[in-house]
Amino acid sequence: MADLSENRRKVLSVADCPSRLLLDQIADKWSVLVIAALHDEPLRFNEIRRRLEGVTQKALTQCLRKLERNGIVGRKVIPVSPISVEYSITPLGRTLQEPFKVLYRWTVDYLPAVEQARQDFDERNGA
Amino acid sequence: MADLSENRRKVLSVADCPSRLLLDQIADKWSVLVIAALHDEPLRFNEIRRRLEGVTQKALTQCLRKLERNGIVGRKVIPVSPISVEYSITPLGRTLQEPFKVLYRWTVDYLPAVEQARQDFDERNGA
DNA sequence: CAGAATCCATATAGATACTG
DNA sequence: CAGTATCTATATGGATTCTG
Repeated sequence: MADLSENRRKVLSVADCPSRLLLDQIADKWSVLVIAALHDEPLRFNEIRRRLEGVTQKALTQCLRKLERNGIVGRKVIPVSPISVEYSITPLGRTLQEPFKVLYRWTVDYLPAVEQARQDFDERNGA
Repeated sequence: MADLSENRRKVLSVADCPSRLLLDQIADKWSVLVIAALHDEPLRFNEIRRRLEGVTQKALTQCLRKLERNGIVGRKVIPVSPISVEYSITPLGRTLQEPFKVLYRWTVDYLPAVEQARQDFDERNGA
């Protein structure tokens, strides 16, 4: 507290925020679901697609590319005809289990509190 | 494994994904930083703004509203002139510390692996 | 099958100006 | 000071078409 007196305000920049690394990769609409889908077994492109309700081919492709680039999922092309591509979780990807579990746990534990807060807020304001 | 044989494929929908609750609220560009900034002490609007490098007034307002609505931060108007508004972390907001810590920990632990994966990927592909 | 490419609607970000 | 309102540039999302 003594350290930060005066105008020694520390500046927080998005670029330096370490949590960005993780959030940027998993916080999009589909990544968590893709990772969950691959948890038990490798799957082919269209199989993943069928399991994720509502994902478009474009969105899924982009998502898988990003996860692949970051070493979270692996991609194996099997050159048969018609072509087959198998996606799987990498060991690095599996290390996400811990953060995911904690995330999940928080959600379950505090969903009621958050919903209550939203309701209160909307009543205080809206209408 | 026996259970999911046949075409008993389970469908994962974004709407049902519980992690959405948390990710939707904290995964945006500024929420984590705002929460970090308020960790030690309540702050006024423009003070938060000064500490977050690059945030626009509009983005910060939206971010704070969302956090307030979800019960993560509190907002207290002090009717002096010129007006003063103080933002603070709520008890509910403090419960985010645990997920954040785990997130942070993962990032620190696996940043090198992710960066290596990216580099490998870019070499295999790009150019 | 697994995608790349394209086009279009819409959502979001940012800058600017204004107000109690 | 702490916003709201508005406008615009840009990014993103989704549907459609095409291909090795």
